[in-house]
Amino acid sequence: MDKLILIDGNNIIYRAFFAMPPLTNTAGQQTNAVYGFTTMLLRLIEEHKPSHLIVAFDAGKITFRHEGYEDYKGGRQKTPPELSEQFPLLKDLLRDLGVPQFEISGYEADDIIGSISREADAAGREVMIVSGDKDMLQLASEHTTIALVRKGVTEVELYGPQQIREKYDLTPEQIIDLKGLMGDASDNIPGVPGVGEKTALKLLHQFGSVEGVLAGTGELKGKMKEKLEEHADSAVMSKKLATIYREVPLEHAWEDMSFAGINRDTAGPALAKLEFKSLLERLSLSAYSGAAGEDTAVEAAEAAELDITIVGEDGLEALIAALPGISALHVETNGENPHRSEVIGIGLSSPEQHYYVPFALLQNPAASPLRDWLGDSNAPKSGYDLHRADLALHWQGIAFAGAANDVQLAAYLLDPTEANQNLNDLTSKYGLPRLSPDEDVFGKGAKYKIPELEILGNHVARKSATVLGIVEKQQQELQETAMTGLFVDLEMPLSRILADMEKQGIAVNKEELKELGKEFEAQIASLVSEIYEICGTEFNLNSPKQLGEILFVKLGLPVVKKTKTGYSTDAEVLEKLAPYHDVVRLILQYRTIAKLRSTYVEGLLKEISEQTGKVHTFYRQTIAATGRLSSQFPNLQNIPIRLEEGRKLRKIFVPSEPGWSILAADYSQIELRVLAHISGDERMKEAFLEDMDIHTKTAMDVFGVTAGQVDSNMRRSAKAVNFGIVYGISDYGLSQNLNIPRKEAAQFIEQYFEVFQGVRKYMDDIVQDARKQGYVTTLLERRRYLPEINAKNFNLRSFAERTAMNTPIQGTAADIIKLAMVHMDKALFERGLKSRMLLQVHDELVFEVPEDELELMKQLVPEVMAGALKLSVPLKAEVSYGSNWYEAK
DNA sequence: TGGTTCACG
DNA sequence: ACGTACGTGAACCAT
Repeated sequence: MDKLILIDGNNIIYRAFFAMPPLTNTAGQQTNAVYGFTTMLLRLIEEHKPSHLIVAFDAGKITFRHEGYEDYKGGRQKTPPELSEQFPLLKDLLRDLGVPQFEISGYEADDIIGSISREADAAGREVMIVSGDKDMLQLASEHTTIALVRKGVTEVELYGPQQIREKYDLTPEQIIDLKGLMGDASDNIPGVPGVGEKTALKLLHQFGSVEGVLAGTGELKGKMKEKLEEHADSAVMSKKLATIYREVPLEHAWEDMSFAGINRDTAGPALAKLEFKSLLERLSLSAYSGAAGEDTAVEAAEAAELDITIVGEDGLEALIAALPGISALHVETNGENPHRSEVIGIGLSSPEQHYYVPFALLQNPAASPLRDWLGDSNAPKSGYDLHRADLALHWQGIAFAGAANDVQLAAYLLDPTEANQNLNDLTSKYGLPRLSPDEDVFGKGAKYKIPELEILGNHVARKSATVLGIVEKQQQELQETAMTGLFVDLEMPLSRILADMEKQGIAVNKEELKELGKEFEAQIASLVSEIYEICGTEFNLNSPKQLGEILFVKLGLPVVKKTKTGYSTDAEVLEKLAPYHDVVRLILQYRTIAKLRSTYVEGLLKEISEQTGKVHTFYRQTIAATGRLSSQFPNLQNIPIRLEEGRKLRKIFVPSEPGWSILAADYSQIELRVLAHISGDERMKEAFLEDMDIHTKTAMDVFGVTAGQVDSNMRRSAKAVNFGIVYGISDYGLSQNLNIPRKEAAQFIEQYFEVFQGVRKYMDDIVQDARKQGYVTTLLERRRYLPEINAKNFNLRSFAERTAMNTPIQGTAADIIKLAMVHMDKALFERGLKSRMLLQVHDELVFEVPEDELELMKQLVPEVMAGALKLSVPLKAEVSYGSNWYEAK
């Protein structure tokens, strides 16, 4: 079956430009629009496998349309040079991909598309038109679907005549009338002033067309009638402007559009030249990535010259002699969870020589000097993800110490939002020889296989060599961005502390956990049978799709919210439905208990170590864009606390030695204290200086009442506003949270800012700063770039603005607790205490403490936490303890 | 693999 | 008019 895809080139590259962060290749050429365009194009090709395909571009500045109306598109801003530079890149790339492109002098892309689609319609061919321009909807027909691009270029909505009818109750032809009445600011089509989409639709439903409306003004009255009569000419002309011209002369178009798939011979080098690695991988053309331009070819040659020794028993002595010169290593492990992975081997690098030591050899008695070196804190080492290496070695009985420079950690500080800063990504960033991707060397998923020694050894030794190459450049960059202190004094020491906490783990009462599991099981069984009974049918309660079918079709409950794929059935929706039907409460209860069982009971049981009987989480130090930690395998940062049913789970976390206690200390209102400090708002500072309840104080000031007059509702609202402030407030968000009209929320916010003017100034200033500098920082100079702060797209820009407000707050709070952890570790060591730090939960630290240290620790922990960083308001930490984590509340 | 839901700060 | 609160990870379903 023939299938034709027509792409509105100008429109899509425009959208891609504003939607994508400003990527540049190593030559400094911005390539983001080309990249966005290409990802979308490849997706379309993969999904739809078109037999014919073109990208249409506007040609020439003056189109025939100007003859009628010289202001046509006059309102449009000039194309930024960063975008116009990318047109030739895109056109070259399309040529090399083998994608036909049309450009006809005097016509715009939509005219070309309209004309081709007219012919295709006549021939009954399947057509899909891809554009972000709603005007295109006028081309929809039985065989022609419009794919309207949304959300930058990541999503499309498909429109045929049917969907247009559902959405607007109009025919495709009437889309032109719609435009004629409402106009279009971006194309400078005037329409009728005062008529927007709502009014235009109403008129069209009544009269059918622009002409019909103008003829029927007699039936209307008031302002609307005047407006329409006054601007009748404008409406007619606007309709003409909005009409896509469908008579562009085209010859042999069908043959010219035929598309047999990507031309793999020319696509590889072209994508490599643009440095689109992920696209090369997507097309399985990775082989080209190393052979790009001349530069990388030279570097590849250099890489081949590396002096690599694969160490055998007979080579150990030479290696051991060389150890003093070795400063970089790479510990190759398998698996994601470092507590459960095996060490495969180690790469070691000095500037002159590179070694690979298979793990079996490392365990050889003769390798003991090498093991001593690995565990020697006075032998400084650089590496990638040393924290992970430390854990993997630890469980094999090999001590690791002396981590001096973790290039993954440094890369994270230099750009915490850059996902997947794997070693190979860093090679391209720093212009080093590329490594073979791990997936090529080891295979992926079920095909994972350790390759033969020669290949493995070379690969791993190249990794340590790469580390060596990266270190120096990163040190420079850290200096330039004022983050050396953060790296050397905070993040590097912390990574060792985290490893200690993770190795220690937290003890779990397995029997009690199983008991809890049984209780949940029983509750679930009874809920499930009751629910099936009421619904009169059995179905999979865990499937939102099946549940939606039951609730909204079978029981006919009102649809509150939809998701991309169907009905939404989240807790917020179910709460709203609860009054309509008794079963909804039961479903909510089922959800709660089922979550506790599967995630917390079953999930935790699976994570209990056979060796230690404890759970050993893995903190990731390079994930959260704000500087927070995250926790995995299992996640111990989201153990239930808010609802009593779930909170009980905390009883299973117990001290690992008899007679000890669990001690927990958490910061009180750390984020708002940080905000008080960085904004310098006097009123807010006063609240903390006098150690008042901040939400009550906020309510007093915002509502202008005394402490005694603040009721629970006022305090609740004030609390929500305070949260909103921390998140980068919007009236919409607050209205959702408080379940109040948006106007009221906006009023709250305005009143808040009247009172806390320092906070308002901070919010304004930080967004300005972000615009100017392109990034925001925390108190400790942790940095986050916000490339979308200047985006044209409202959503992207708003998101960046909220992030600009939130990140310095959340990030500084993260800095502070990290500092506290470093200080606490030191205090425990210096005082020779047996107490151990076990967990961090963003604003809380959890310890296990022997009886005879309890009194001391109750003093010491909050003192150290409060003293971690001196702010203009006091920091406060509250401590509690008990025989398990539940009791420590 | 992506979407939905829900646990935490 | 636009359509969201900030930051995470895990389980489960559907494809």
